[in-house]
Amino acid sequence: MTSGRRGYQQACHVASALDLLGERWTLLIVRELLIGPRRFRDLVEALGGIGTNLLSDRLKRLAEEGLVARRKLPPPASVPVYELTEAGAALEPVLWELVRWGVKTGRDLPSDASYRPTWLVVAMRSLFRPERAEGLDLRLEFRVGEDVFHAVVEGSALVTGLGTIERPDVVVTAAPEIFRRYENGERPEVLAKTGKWKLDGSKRALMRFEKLFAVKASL
Amino acid sequence: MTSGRRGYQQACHVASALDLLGERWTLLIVRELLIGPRRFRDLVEALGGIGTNLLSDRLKRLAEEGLVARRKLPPPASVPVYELTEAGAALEPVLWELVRWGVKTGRDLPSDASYRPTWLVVAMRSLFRPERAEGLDLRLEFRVGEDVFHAVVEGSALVTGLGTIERPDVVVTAAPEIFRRYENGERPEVLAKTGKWKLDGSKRALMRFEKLFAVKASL
DNA sequence: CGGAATCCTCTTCGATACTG
DNA sequence: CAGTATCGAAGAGGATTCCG
Repeated sequence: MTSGRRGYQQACHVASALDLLGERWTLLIVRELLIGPRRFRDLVEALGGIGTNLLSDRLKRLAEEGLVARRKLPPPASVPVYELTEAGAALEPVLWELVRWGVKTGRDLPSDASYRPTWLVVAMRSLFRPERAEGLDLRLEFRVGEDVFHAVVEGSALVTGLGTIERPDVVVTAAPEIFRRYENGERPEVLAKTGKWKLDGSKRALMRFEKLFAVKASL
Repeated sequence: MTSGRRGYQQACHVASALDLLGERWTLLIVRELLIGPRRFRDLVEALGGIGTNLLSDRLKRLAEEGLVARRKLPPPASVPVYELTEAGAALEPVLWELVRWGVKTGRDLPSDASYRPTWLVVAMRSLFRPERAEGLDLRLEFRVGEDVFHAVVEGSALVTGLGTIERPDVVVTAAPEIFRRYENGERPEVLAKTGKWKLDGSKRALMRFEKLFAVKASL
């Protein structure tokens, strides 16, 4: 079965990478794991109904290729989880560029589609501009519908996570459909008029937020 | 049949982009067109035996979505060609990151695979570091096997093309399999020992070349 | 009960033949 | 040359079964 895999057989890194990553679901599995280790069941739910056989196949392949590791959480949890290796996590820039392309070219997210807070974390990471963050510090909390996540800018690094954060400089509160419009590139001033988008923080902090996370016009 | 398309239905730019680009061959078609307009037949050959029905389907879809335009070359040529629109060309960073990921993580290109000079152009564009090119000028010619292409660095911009160039500062001459090893991240010093890799140019120009085009260690 | 293999149906792919 | 049509093969989706 070793040679039974379809491949492009081209001496090109694009084709070679796509041989591994180009199958359906694969990059979305990477997206989920970028936020942190996940259990098999969590992945099934997050991906919205991938067949368990496919997920099993994909994880096996990614593990073979060294992008994903299967690990057992230490006791007392002792449950198996999947997590990205360094090589797997190195794919993040690929996902960033997909997001940035979508925003830049104005491709609207479907309004009838499902959404997960972790995807918003990925989106914010994609839109972050480290080259503008030189020496700036900023602590952000996002409250989208029932979901809360945060981002911390330190120097030119960005750390993100689910849940609240201590002493935020900026708190973004938005309804999910409004946050989707933010991801579609609409300016905060416009969103504010809906009454379902609110930015709390000092003027200075709010300006930094706008500067550090690009939307359409500035990509 | 309008809704007969399989999609992820997720409010996430990664998933949304992949709905369009994630099918087999699609991103490789974009890769080909990044180098310039191509005829249908050229694409079939460059892609190494894609079914003409699939190529037809993909081009149709890409045209619908505004990433590709079908155009007729002005007389006397008067032949139809496909070319990227601005939105299509905006995908280039996605391909860059795929190449950089492959190099960075040391994924070797298959040695028995086909290769095309245009892929080498894409590779060099991917490895170019504009942030290190500040104010530098450099004219490069690459001779790989029978194929010749060039790159011109001006300011922090890079322009590439097939064929020779006037007054090159650096000429890289390599056998195809050695150039593949360069793409795999091997250092020029090592490649030089094979006798099938040669760099011509002033010491200053050669240093610039190494600085402006990253290989594994410095990505 | 979570994790993964199996089975069956449907869609997509790939190769070639065919038409304007 | 530029595609369209056709058809067997491979892959995807979904439900169910097996296993620890």
